[in-house]
Amino acid sequence: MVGAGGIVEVAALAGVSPATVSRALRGLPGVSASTRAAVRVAAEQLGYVASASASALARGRTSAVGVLAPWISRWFFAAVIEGAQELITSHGYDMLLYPLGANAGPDAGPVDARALHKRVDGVLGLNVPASMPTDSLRDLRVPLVTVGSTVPGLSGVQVDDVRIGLEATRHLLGLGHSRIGFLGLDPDDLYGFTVAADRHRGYVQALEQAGIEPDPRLTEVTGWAVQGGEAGLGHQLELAAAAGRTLPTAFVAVSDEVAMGALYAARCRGIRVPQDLSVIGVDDHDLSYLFDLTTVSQPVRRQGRLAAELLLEQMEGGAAARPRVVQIDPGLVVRSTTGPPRD
Amino acid sequence: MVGAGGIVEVAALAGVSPATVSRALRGLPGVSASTRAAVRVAAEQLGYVASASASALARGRTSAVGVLAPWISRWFFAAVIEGAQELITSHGYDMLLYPLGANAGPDAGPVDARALHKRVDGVLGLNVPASMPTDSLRDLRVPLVTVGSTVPGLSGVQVDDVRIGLEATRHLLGLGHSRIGFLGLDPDDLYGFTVAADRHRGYVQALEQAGIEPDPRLTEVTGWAVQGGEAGLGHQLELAAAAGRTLPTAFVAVSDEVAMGALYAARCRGIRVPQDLSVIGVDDHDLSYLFDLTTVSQPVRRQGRLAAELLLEQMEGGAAARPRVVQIDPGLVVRSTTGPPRD
DNA sequence: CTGTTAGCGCCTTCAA
DNA sequence: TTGAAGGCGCTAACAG
Repeated sequence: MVGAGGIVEVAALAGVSPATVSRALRGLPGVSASTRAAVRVAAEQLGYVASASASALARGRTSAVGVLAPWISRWFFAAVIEGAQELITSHGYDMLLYPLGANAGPDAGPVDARALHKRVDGVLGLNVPASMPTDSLRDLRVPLVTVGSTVPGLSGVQVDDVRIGLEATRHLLGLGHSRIGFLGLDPDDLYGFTVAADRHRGYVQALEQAGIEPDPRLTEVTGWAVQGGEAGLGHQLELAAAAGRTLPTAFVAVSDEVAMGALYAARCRGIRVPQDLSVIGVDDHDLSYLFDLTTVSQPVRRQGRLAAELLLEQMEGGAAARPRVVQIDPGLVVRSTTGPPRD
Repeated sequence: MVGAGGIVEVAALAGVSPATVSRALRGLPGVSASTRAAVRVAAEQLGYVASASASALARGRTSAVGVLAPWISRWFFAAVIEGAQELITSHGYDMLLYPLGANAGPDAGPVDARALHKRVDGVLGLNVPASMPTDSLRDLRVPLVTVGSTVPGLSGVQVDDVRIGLEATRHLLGLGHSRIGFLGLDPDDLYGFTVAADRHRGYVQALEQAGIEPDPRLTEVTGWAVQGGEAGLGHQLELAAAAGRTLPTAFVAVSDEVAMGALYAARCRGIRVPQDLSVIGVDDHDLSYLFDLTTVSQPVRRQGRLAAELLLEQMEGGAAARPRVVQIDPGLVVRSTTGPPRD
């Protein structure tokens, strides 16, 4: 039916008061079975659904969660959101999408935490810049659960990015590589999150533990896009040529996308993988297997789901729910872009 | 500051009435410059932001738009959403994300149009099933703009999918192919949209126009995922082997993702592209160039932006805004997964 | 230009 | 188990 009517129409049709309609439809106790049934019939007949705004205003809760994400066309973020979605919606929350950083348009400032807390009951923050918390986190009066970055005292799903860098590099070391480059520093940490820097730190640690002095010239700033990986490898080739040395025998890429770009650049130049060059990525992107890409995996959709769980816990558990940080272990998916070095 | 106060606190601090605060902050005319400034100062000092729920209730508009999408981790949808996002948010609308179909969870029914119209001022429908309009579109009392499918009488951004299939097939015909397969029928049109069927129709038309009898055995049901393309090509190989004939010399894939899967399957079996097999996709996916994939492009982000424009037009133009359908022309991006047939 | 007066539609006491 | 009354925070119409 039309669905324009309000609670009073339903009440009239069912022959009860609006208060009873409200109780009946929300499944609150203290309504006789027969009354409840009558109300349901009336509501159904009128196509009645409570107005979210009115309900939110009266209850002081919005039944919505906000998702802060820097991009959504980057697979990682889309997959996390998708992972969170089912749980969020099945608990009756709507999902509001807020762009952050790059994707937010030219002059969009940092997210207005004050506006957010009146709009949503909780926030899922994907790679929220490390700088944001200090600025405006205290203004955010609703639970915030982070993914991909951590804020002390808050719930979050975390992978140890240092360890990711470590594992990736160790895999290459284990194959016998010793000249290993890193593709993926974030351009002046543009969005203020430290994922790239942490993975790089793991890379450095692994080398040092193996008694290898990290060579800063082998690290490229690429950002997160495919093109960055492509350009990064290109630049390394130029550097090597100019210095009269050879390319490193292996690269750790900060993400699968960057790795894909590097593989492309290598292929264009006739560099064989893994004979001449090994490349390992991070994420286990849906498309990575197409490249036979070896990668450090993180269960991305599960991170989204877990984050949703933590958020629901905070929103519904109230103060009783202590903040929890869930650590997710990275895995290693060995395919065939990595192998022993030729020399 | 804290940001918990309401409009009355601001009014008190500024020494005016709540109504004036409302007018001043929203930039309505009829407020003296000095008053407006004073109100702004007070609001800033208190960290005041109007409650969206209260405002929505009072005005009868929610300042939100809903986005209906079957997946978001499929690049096409994420890119459309991203394309729409900036315009939507810069006009002061929040974006609500509603999963549809596959992604909505096991038992999620069709979107409840009645619930939607009280929650949002407009809806962006990405590939809304052809069946949905009939069912519940009349209950949706707010403007709906479609992308990827059209509903008579509504605004929408459209690419001619028949033409896409036609162009893709013609490209292959032009190269001299005559045995051309199609990878990409939707499993029993699972989500009820006709994109795949339309592209297939274009494929059939192109063949017929070239005087070639389409062979139904060369069409595979793959769905939209990479894996579908991979399996589809595999199945074609089996069929060919069983029938003692050779594989078609070329395939049209319904999407770049499906094409990627097919390329992978070919590579695994040592089938050379494009010498032994040509493959053309659709979309011009961000990653397609990595595969040197020839594809029929559609400007995806621009479709999102256009859809946002149409929607804003409908929402803000009111009845004055006639529904418009914007046709987007597909392009052809020739890379190197297509070439002349060997025989 | 500004204040006062009523709601917007629902939910939540409190009383019956 | 149900109804009546009031208020959530803001905005719109009408006065002044």
